[in-house]
Amino acid sequence: MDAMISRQDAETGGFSNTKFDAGWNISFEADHDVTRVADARIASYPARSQIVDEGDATTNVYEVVEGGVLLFKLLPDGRRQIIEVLGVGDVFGLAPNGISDVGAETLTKARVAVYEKRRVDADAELRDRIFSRLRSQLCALHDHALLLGRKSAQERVATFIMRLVPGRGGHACRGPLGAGDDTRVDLAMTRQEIADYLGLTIETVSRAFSALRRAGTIAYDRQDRVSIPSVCKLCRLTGSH
Amino acid sequence: MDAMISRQDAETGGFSNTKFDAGWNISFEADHDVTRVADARIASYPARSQIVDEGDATTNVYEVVEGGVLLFKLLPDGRRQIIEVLGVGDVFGLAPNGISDVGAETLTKARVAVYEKRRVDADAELRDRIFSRLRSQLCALHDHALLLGRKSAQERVATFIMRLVPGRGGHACRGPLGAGDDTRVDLAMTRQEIADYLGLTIETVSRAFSALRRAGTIAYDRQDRVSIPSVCKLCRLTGSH
DNA sequence: CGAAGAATTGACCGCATTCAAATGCGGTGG
DNA sequence: CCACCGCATTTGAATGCGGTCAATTCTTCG
Repeated sequence: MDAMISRQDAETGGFSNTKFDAGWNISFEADHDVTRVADARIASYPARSQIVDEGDATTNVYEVVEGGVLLFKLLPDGRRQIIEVLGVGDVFGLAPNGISDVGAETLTKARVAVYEKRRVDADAELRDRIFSRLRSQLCALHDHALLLGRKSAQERVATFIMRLVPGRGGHACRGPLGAGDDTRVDLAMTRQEIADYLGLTIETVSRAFSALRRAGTIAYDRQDRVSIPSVCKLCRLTGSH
Repeated sequence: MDAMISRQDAETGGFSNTKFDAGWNISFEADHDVTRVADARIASYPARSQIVDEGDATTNVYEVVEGGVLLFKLLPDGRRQIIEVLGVGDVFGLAPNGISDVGAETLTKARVAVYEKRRVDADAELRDRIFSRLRSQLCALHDHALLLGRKSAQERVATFIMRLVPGRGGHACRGPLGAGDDTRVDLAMTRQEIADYLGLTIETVSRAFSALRRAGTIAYDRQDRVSIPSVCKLCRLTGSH
């Protein structure tokens, strides 16, 4: 019931999409491995549509089944910070007081499993899965706090791109691969979304991409399809290694 | 067995210490409400001592019983980001792969309950409490990402101080109190620690404090004992309201 | 009282933002 | 097929906030 790889491939062109760092990763492709609660309600959304608003009352727990979801917060004057980029398996809607502390909108066309609070309380296996995933997301948040607090614009953008490369850069990184170490990734986000995620302006993000391209560290025709001739060369610009 | 209020008072001088925003708060004072697992190992530490290093193998879960704990990450060149400031009841050590993704050191003299992984798995009540607290900490992390990504130095420092004022500024804020709206808080952290927490330099933090004092928004003799003549005036500088 | 560390203040610099203009790209209709 | 429009992105120039470097003051403690 979860598999829609072919449809997803049509959207991403088959590009891989995986986050890294302390071992975390997103995938916008539906996965087959996880057994989901059979009779959970599955909600479908088009790309860039609102799931919940910041401040909404919600005791539900949401699990991304297919596609990508952005969690964000707003300041009264309109400044926006994208808190987390969620992929398949990630969960949200766990604010402790029944009021969502973040807004959630889809990044791509997406499907989301909706669990009522009392169901989560009752189902030990579900709760364990949510708990486990939450721990991973916590690590991602930790990494991102380091990025937001201490990294330069160049480092932020390099880190962002590296997070999309599966299996590289984190603790389990395979290390330099020499020749043939060539990867292509699908950004899936606009420059504005990347800026809001990295705590920068759209112009700064654009300049960083241009600088990386000028230096030959990355290449792209379409601005959301990046190829990386040497992953390690990019990785050295993240500030983490 | 947990109560050591008098000792703690000796350290904080009876100043209150509570975080806010989306309803979260720290307290460095031991609490009486929570029933802890009776035979858990309790580790005691002096102030500013290492509990775990980033990268340490640990499957334990830690719960702060008394005092404050800082979680932080380092970059290879020495830049440090304090990820979270933990108070009584907060938990850490939940990295998903058995390798701690953050370092932890005590802020004050502290006591920490250490639960082995298999004990957490076995004890439903304990697990629920950890889970619940984790959700609160997640919200705090979300708020902090907004601060790090989008707030000015002034706003960061104002927000930081506001987080130490119990029951004010968050969703449940009582609103303006008019005259007599006077509060004193204990910072408990050095300027360097505050800087590492807020993603600033020590000089910028110092300047922000001085500016707030010059404007009459805060007052202090000792640099870690701040009094706030009008909480609402300070709150308006956080950017959140 | 003197020493060591923390905090403050000042002067200057650089990176990221702001403001503005140009370019590129996708879609629509002639 | 191509002209045109709307929107995202890129690029440029100038500004300013926060960082860096350095000197001074404050605090704590022996």
